[in-house]
Amino acid sequence: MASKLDERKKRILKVVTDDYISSAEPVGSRTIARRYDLGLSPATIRNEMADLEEGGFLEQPHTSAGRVPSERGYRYYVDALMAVRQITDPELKSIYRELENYHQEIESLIHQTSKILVQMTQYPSLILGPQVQTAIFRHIQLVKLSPNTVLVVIVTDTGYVENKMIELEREVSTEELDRLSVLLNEKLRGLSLSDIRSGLLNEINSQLLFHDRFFNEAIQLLLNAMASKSKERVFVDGATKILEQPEFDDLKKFKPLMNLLEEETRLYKLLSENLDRKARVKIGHENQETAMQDCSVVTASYEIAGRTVGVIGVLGPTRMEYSKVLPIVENTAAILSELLTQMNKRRPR
Amino acid sequence: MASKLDERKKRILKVVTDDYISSAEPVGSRTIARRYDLGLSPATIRNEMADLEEGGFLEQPHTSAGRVPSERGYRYYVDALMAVRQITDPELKSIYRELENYHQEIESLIHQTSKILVQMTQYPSLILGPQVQTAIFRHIQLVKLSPNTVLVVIVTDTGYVENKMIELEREVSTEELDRLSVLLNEKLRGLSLSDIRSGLLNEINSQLLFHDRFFNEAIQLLLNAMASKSKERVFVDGATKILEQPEFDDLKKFKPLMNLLEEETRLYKLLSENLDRKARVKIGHENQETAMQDCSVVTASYEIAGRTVGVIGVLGPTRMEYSKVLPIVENTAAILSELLTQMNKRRPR
DNA sequence: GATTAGCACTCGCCATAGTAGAGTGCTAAC
DNA sequence: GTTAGCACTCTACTATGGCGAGTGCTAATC
Repeated sequence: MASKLDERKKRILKVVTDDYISSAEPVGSRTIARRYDLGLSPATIRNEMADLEEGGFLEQPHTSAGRVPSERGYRYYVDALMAVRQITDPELKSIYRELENYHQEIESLIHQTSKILVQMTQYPSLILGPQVQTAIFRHIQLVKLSPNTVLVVIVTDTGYVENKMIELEREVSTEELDRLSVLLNEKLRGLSLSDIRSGLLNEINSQLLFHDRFFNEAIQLLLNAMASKSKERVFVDGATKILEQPEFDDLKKFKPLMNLLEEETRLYKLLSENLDRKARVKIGHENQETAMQDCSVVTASYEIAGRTVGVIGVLGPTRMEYSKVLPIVENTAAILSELLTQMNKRRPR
Repeated sequence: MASKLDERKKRILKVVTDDYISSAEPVGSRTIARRYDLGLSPATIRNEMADLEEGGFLEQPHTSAGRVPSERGYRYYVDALMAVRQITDPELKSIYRELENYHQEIESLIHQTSKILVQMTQYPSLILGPQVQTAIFRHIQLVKLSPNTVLVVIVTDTGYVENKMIELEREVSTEELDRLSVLLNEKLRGLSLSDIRSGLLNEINSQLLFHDRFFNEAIQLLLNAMASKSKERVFVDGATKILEQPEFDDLKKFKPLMNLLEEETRLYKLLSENLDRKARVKIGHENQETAMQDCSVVTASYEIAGRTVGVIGVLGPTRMEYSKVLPIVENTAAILSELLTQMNKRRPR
């Protein structure tokens, strides 16, 4: 069967999906005829549904149950059928207001964003924090804490402050540190951390090698410090909301998902796939992650001054309320981008 | 019935508890007679168990099931009966080795500690991070990022580095900042952050008031910054392990607990109660938290140079393997204390 | 007097069977 | 092309009855 659907089939697919999304029960021909005013009898609807099943848009859990959208059905629904419930202006303002209060601190801003997503969608939220590697270097400061301990503070344009303690073999003077600070600030200004990592620091390093063994050592440590991903964090909130979904009332279903939500590296992989896209819905097996094959994720990336730096998203069953969630995620990402960009502007280097 | 138990009753209570802890099944008189060599017939054991039930040490889930320890029974078991499985030297070394690699960074040290607890006990771990308020001020650095943005870096003896961005109304020169840095470092040296908060900064503030409006503003902001609890975090790991416990295979039981594990403020309360004690087992209703009344927590506090700064712990059903968990938690806390103290020593101010 | 064997009784667990309800596919009529 | 009617299918729910584990009590035994 062709995947071209006539108007009536589209309407039926839409109605079936809508109904299943709100009821979580397989929906039968009678229900549709009664509940929606299509001007069709159950029998006609039955025939259409049989066609839709053959086309792979609907499925039957078992012989004598109603129909349920297949992944293909959801995909079609999301791409072509659903009526996106646009977000209202007051809602938009309310998100803005709730986030605004936290805009001093990037980490609490992210935290608050995840709370808002959970509260508005009633699904767990996933957030990929601003990527350190693509962040742009703004400032470095070397602080002498004890004769041979140096605190390195690196500030990026994403507002993250990275701290590393470095222990040196010999004592170092404040003057030496200041000299090095000035030098590094000059050299590194405006570069992304991955640039720095991938070579530039090495270059500086070799320029200085003859100069002083201490510098050499310090820069080496600095390189290591920057290689660490400690700040590229994944934030999960509202994990328990998934328990409200009837598809996860069985522990067998729930457990692998819960395990996934505890493993940052897997979540990281999952989310970073979506870094390049504006907004995206991944349905069931469209997710690589096996634990998520009964789930969908709605994601949107957020930016700082036009540069994509992270992803926010929401996790739900494939039966997720796409039409409600999508605009929430998109708009929240937009507001987050705006606030982050403001933060960035307010502190030009 | 008196709570004084004769030797035989003690032995039976111990055996019943041991058996229930490992099997999660109510244990009957026959099982005990068969499985443990007490030289007693089932009938005798039955009589003794009836007495123990009357004394409140055992309970019957229903008329014709075996016995299960009551909370009072567990309490007695933990205090007087159980054979604590002492931790072996290789295990100790292995914990040490696994933590040692992370001892540069306090936050990753804590993270790794929580992972070790989960892995060794197979229960979720809870950690209350080093308390910022009791931490001792070591160093402050004011860094000029832009004409009117200042980055404040505060380093404490617990190794935490607290960063705050402060925006000022007027421009400020590097020299001014340096002067203020020096001044603050002198004044604040050796004080705890709560000391500083509770008055000393105000004092300094008023001393300087006439001096410069900028200082006034900066210090006010600093005070606010330090009031924030952002770093007093609670770390939870291995939450899903609780699902392995048969008592939580029902979602009704599991949900409130899972909710608790997502709420940092409630966990904070729960753990901070145990800050003053060396090691502690809280059984069932001994926990204030209602969601935990079928659970026990084993906690131990950890220290830096003799000063208690945080709590680590493990969460399980009341049927928890106390004899295994207790030494693990205690020893891990001890090793953590040692490493933190070392960190502290290596960086004297 | 403490211990134990014997026995009737209780109760949760589980498998089985039977039923109600929802929904289908097919056929024939409209 | 649409619809009414009907036989059929399958799940979910409920009731039933037996099984097994364990108890408490009584009477016999050490």
